[in-house]
Amino acid sequence: MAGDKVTSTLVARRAGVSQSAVSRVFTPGASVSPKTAEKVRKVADELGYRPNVLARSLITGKSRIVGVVVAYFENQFYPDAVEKLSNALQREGYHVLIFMASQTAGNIDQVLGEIIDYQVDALVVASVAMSSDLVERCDAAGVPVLLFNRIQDDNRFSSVASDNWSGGRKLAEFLLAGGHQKIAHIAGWEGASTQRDREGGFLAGLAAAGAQLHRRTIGDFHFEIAQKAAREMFETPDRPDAVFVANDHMAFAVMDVIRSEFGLRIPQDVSIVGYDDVPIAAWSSYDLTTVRQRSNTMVDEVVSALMSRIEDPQTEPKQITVDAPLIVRGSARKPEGWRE
Amino acid sequence: MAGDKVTSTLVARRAGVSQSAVSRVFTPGASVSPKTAEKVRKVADELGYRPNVLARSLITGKSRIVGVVVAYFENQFYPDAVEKLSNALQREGYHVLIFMASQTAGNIDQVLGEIIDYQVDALVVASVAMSSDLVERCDAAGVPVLLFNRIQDDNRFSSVASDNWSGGRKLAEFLLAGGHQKIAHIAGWEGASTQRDREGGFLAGLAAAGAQLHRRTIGDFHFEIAQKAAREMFETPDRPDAVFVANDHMAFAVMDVIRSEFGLRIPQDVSIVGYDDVPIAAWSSYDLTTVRQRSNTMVDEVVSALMSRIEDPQTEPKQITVDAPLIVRGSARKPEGWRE
DNA sequence: GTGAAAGCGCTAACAC
DNA sequence: GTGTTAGCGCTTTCAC
Repeated sequence: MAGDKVTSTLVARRAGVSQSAVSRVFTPGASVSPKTAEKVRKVADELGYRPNVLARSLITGKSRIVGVVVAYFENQFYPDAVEKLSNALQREGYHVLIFMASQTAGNIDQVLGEIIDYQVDALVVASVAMSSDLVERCDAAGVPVLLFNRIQDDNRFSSVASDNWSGGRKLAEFLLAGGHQKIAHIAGWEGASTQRDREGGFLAGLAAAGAQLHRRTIGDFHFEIAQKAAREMFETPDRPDAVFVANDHMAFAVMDVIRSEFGLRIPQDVSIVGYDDVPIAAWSSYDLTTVRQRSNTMVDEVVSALMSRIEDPQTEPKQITVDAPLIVRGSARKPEGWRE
Repeated sequence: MAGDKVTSTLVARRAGVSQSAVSRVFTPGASVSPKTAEKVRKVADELGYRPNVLARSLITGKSRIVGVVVAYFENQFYPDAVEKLSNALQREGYHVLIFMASQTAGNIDQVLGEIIDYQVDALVVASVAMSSDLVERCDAAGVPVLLFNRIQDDNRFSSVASDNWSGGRKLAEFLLAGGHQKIAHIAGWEGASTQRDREGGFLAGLAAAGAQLHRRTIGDFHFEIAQKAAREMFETPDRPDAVFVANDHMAFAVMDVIRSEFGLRIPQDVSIVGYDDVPIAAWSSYDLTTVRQRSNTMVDEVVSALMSRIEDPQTEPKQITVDAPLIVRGSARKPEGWRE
């Protein structure tokens, strides 16, 4: 429409200055005289010129793109976190190149490779395991990797997670204080560090009071599998009086099954507690007692860790743990004398 | 670690071939002898060479990046759609650069500009209005724009939306057939074409039966505002016996308020219908009768429209409407003799 | 089929 | 403060 590609060369010619002058006008810290700047700006506006970020990146070696790998959006915790992360990064002048790892279970490495090919300045990996092969590639490419909501025994990457162990323990203590006798657990995917830690803390909490797990089934962090796990658990006569479900998303599935298929009341007949404190947990249909993953704080930590590693690649990766408070609502019987 | 940047030049030198040869090996349709290819591949693997996508884009003019603008992820419809879109695009060798438009209400244009600067091959705009200024910029830059779940009276962009008008009408007919007398509506954001069309169809459906709206409040598509809208609607003595809430997300808020704050039963005391059929609508706590936006189909349409416009920029933008079936569940009283 | 050369749009030294 | 020059890593004619 308005002719062909508008490049800095064209703007320079039209404004009667050099290409570098144009470049400097569009480079934050550069020194240009107000006069030149004005001339250039005028022509640029007329022509609708905007610097080509890709060309710039080729030189500077910085793309201002952060790659984000996330398994799925089914569990509200993730879209929520991604939204916050994206917003925070935008504020810093970065953008998010997203990669959904759900479908491509097998060849995560391949497509993760693709994302690195975009010369991303950093990679945030949420709840997905990275092969050590890939870690090496990132390392070689100088791309800092940050694990979000996961911990991996490899200090080559930073990580931000909540204190899952303590969270689990708080839940056990709360349930015990509430006088529950038959405490069960519906686990998530057992390969996840979050699962391991939450359950570890929970069991430690039980053990400290001389209690132990009544039953245990596996929900794999998925809604439908959690439904099955709940059915399996409640079909037997000796049903639990409290269940710690490894995340809120599964807890909703479990609550629905317990109420609609088994006709039990929550918390009168069974107490349910979850983990994450996603927005839905506060909805009155669930009113779920849970442990909060403070996603705002976690995202802030991610951004600051990212920024410092991008600015100074020498920065050592660090493992950050955010505290996880117990959020008491109505889905679990409260200890006697409990007050808000 | 493994020395410095691994470029095609380096690989070429090590393999004893020209840079062009290396390039050809990594270009799908190019002609290279198996011998050369093998030599190059070997060296490339050793060195961990991968073509720099940015440099390639600079030449080809194609970044294989699709920009996606989305207002917020609070309403599950969006993360769900983005996940599907991202997956579909990945399959086509594209990646998604995401931009959350929630926080930056005012300066959407500015940041949308930023996203264009990345030389995206196309732009998918979900539920966000575009200024005509921006449209022009995209047009000039040759970036095809596709509106997702919105319609705008400007045939310069393609759009994919569901048949909101018919969907609204179906809901009215269903409620009427169910014998409801006082039918109310809780609207979403009035600037949205989806709101306009859904309500338009709904009112037309009522009118066709000689009925009219009992009451109307506004929820703006947000959970909390919808709660207020519900309170406002049910505080008065003359409460409705059925409510069409403009989307599922708000419907959940409304149902919760009606049940927990007003002690009413659904559907015995009040029928509720929504719109979208997000996954949560099927959860037994809500079991919501709604109209399905067939997100899989919508995403397929988006991808095919995008691909054809990217491949041939001459392709005329087209407006696609996907049919929207009524999904009958338990949140609204059914017509007599109704069978699944 | 292959290499040499040109150049995508831009930034970064370097002189002036 | 500004222009000149070189070159980021790659693809693409164009001869051979």
